[in-house]
Amino acid sequence: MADDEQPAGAADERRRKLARLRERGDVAFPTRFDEREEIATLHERFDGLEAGAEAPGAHRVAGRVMSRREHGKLAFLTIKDGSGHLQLFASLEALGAEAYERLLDVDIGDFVGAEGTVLKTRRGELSLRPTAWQFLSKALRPLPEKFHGLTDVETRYRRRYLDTIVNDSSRAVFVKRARIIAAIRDFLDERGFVEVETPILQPLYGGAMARPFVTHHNELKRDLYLRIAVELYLKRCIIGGLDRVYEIGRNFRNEGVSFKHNPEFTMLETYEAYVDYNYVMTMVEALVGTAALAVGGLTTSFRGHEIDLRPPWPRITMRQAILDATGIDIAAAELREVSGLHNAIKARGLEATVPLEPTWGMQVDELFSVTVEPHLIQPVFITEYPLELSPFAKKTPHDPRFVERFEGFIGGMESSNAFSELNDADDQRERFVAQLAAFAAGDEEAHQLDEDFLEAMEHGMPPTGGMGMGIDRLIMVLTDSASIRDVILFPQLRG
RNA sequence: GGGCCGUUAGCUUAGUUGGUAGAGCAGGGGACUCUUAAUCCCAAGGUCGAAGGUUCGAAUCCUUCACGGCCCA
Repeated sequence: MADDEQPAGAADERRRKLARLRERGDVAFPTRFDEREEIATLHERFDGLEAGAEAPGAHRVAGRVMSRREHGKLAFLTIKDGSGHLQLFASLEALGAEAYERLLDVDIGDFVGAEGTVLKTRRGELSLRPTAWQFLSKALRPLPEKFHGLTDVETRYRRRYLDTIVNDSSRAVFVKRARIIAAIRDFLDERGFVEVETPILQPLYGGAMARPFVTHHNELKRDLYLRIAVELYLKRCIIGGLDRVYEIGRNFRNEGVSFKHNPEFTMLETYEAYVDYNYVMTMVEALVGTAALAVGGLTTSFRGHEIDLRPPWPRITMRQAILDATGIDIAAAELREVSGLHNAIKARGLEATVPLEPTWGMQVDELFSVTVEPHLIQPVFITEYPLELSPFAKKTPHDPRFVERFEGFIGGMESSNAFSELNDADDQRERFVAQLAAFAAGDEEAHQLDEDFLEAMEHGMPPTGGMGMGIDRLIMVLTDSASIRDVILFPQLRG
């Protein structure tokens, strides 16, 4: 939306009013408004007033004018600050002719500060009756329509400030977002975790299967990657003797956008020495519960489902989940090769919905994604993933084709991912080599070999439980937001 | 990448088998001392997403493009 689409009339009128108030000697954009009380504070103190009653004493409030109802020698203006709405009960009698006339010149969207007494109208609306008021800031453009509000999805994302001015529920999501993240930090800090900050610009990207963004350092004359995960740096911290570390930060993945994907997103990763992935499962249950309690309760509504976050969550192996959904046992001897798996998929008529993949591990992942994942509405841990998809997880003792890994699912989305971290440097090197082969075979998301990381691990790494959690998706569930774009203030859009 | 739907005034929208755009809110002028989607009267506001095409005539039909949403990949 460009300036030239603004109707000349509306903007000109507001500029004329601005010129008029400056001619009167008003300061159009003063720097401060002292001794202001938050609107929510007045509600807390005075909502108990009887209709028609007035409280003694003067109060000062400030906010943006959201609506105006003129009534001759009386006018009602609703103003709004970050904490809530309040009606100004403006009367000619209390303000005097000059101040009253000036107040009627205020446009919706302008900021004003007012001083007066608190009262409740006969109709029961808490109000401030100004005895004086002042201009705080002029709005040169009109706000969206007051009744229907702003519903156009594109405008809500592109001009989020309008969305959060007009749609209280939208602003509430971002307040909740901040509370959730604060609760997560408190939870981890109390358990002895140290929050660390690791490079966003990385010479090698790693820790996840994804394509990176590439940028260039001019002085160093080299390309750098925006991180796709913080995994390998946090493990260096574990090797370095920081026994419990976490980082909450932005990751960047060069992939498409969808209701659950944004190219930059917020990820939590935690690493704790001397624990395995079973321990991490109980921590995830507690962590999600703490986050949920910060903004509501342990049961929450998401996409029309009642989600029960109370622990313990069921633990199901990936083998069992696929067996239950399709009757295919991926651990069966005849299905150990990708060709056997293809035959089993065809035999059950699933090839229309399950694309055939070139390798056994990728095929298992695809089969799971299509037949199981969308049905995982209630929280659940899926455990024991194919080795091929998990280059940083320890093999299970009973079957080296699988690893000690779990993913937590809520609302049909992956929301956490954790392993008993691989700490055998020779095994880790073999995994990297296998990834190089996959990359050479055309898998653009396959991992790079990180020699510096291997050298660190060769110095010795304790047994470690590591975990990653998509914070945006967790916030989606906890705020009943259908799209990741509803929990990211300025989401990526085309154009 | 594919399918479907959408784009009309600042915002929310109507628009018939094709006949040259109508409303509510916001904004302007006026009335009104308990309104809260205030009410009442008056006037104004549009390159109908863009570009081509068909037609005597296109918001409407066709093509391409842009942007968005939903679903699929």
